Amino acid sequence: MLSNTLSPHERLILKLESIADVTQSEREAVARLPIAVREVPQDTDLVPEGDTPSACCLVIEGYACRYKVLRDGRRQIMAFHMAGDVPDLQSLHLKVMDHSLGSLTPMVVGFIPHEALHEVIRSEPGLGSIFWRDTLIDAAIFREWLVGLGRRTAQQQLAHLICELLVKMRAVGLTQDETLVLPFTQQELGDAQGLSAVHVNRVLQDLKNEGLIGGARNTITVPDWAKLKAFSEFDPTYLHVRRLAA
Amino acid sequence: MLSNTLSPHERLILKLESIADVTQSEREAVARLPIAVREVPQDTDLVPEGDTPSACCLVIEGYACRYKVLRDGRRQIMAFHMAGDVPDLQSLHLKVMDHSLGSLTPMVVGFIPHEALHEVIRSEPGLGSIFWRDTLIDAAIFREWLVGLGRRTAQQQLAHLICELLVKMRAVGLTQDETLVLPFTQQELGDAQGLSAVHVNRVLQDLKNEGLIGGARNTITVPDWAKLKAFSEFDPTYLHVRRLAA
DNA sequence: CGCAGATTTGAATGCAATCAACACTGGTGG
DNA sequence: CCACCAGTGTTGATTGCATTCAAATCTGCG
Repeated sequence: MLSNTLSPHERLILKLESIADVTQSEREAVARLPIAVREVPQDTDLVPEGDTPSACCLVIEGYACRYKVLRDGRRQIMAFHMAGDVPDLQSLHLKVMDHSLGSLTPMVVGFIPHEALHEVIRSEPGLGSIFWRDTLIDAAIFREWLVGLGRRTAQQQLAHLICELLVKMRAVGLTQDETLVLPFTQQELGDAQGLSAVHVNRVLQDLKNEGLIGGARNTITVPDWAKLKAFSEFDPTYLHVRRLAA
Repeated sequence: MLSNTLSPHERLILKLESIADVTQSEREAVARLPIAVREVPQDTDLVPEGDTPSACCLVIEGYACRYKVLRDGRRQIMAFHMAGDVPDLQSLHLKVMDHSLGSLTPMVVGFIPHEALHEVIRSEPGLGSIFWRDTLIDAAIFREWLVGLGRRTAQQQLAHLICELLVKMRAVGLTQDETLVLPFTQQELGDAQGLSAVHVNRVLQDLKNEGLIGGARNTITVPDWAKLKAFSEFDPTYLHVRRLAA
């Protein structure tokens, strides 16, 4: 599988290139970043709420999410993260974590000390802009999720999420065709969309019955991209990816 | 009224000081920023979705919101902004607006050219970090709203928003006591919380009956801050303000 | 095989939307 | 000055989407 052939640094560079132009010297500076690679089992916190981390966490393999739990135990997932993402980049300038970062699957992650990031940004200010841009895109995705949670039907919302994940995965080469492997349980999808697992299940069936999606198990296929896009009112502008496929 | 005695630059500096330490030379650099002041009537777009602005917009007086409208006309408000905020700071690094910025009240705003901002950040990198931090706090607020929309009851959600607004207003001196003037209609509150205006009305009455809030007209008072905080599970950490009152 | 976690299905409940009036408010023009 | 009017707020009745509870499959794995 192609994804495994990339080094941590290559993964990060590929991600950055998916959202911005990266100069040769910036690429080299990133390649020199110290990255401490670690394996992490499924369903464990990479960075818990309340923590004051001194390093940022690069996703190398597997999937992570950012979430909060309420007092009654209910959970809200605020973001999914895939290879190349640095989910807690915000900790560079927000000392204390106001949410948790956890693994959804077994993962390989790399920790990059804040110090090293500050330094590379000082020497390559353009990289600072790119990292800043990355956090701004995260924020844009939060906004889009707000629209979904607030105003879209569960069907549209779920379809919209599938569109988003597909575009993001394609942007960093995690999938080539119209197939995406959903590494999340229906419970996790529900926690992200403010729905119960039961309802997620029914909604997925609706979408399949409408021919909007196909696939079985944790694989989803998109037989008609234009149709799914139209149904969910998906407009990829908010992802601000550099080159959009289709 | 105290709020009117501050110049645009003073407003901006006050805001930045509410979220970070600002050095003397940074303060002076901000004070030299060119700001083109303009009055804007109620309910008009400051920056429409799809635009590619070349300046950022500083709120000097009045209230603004960021929003998207769906095809069927329903609207989702994603953020409220008050004096001192720069709601479209993200346009520094995201060329195209993926949402609209509009006035909720008559406003006085100031436009600061991107060029000038880039320049001041180049000469005072610490300011770059503060502006970056500001956008990160915006993102943290989006995340908190996601929790509200996804997992909180309408009552908790509305109470939580009141807590948030109160803390933000106090941080920049827009209110001293436990009273806040809500410059929004119930329809607008609903658009922010994913609720219908009718339901917002009933929920507000619930909160009043429970003694969680008081006030009439568009004024809301908080008779018992601790009680409201507990009810809405409000934890101000996510606002990352420098010094919290109470 | 047996088990735990995940998915699926059904039935009942409940929260919030919608629809429809009506009351209140502030501003405008006759 | 007052009547009118549009926008906002309030109330009631009905509908519907999604939750909850419960139980029955299905799946992968030790």
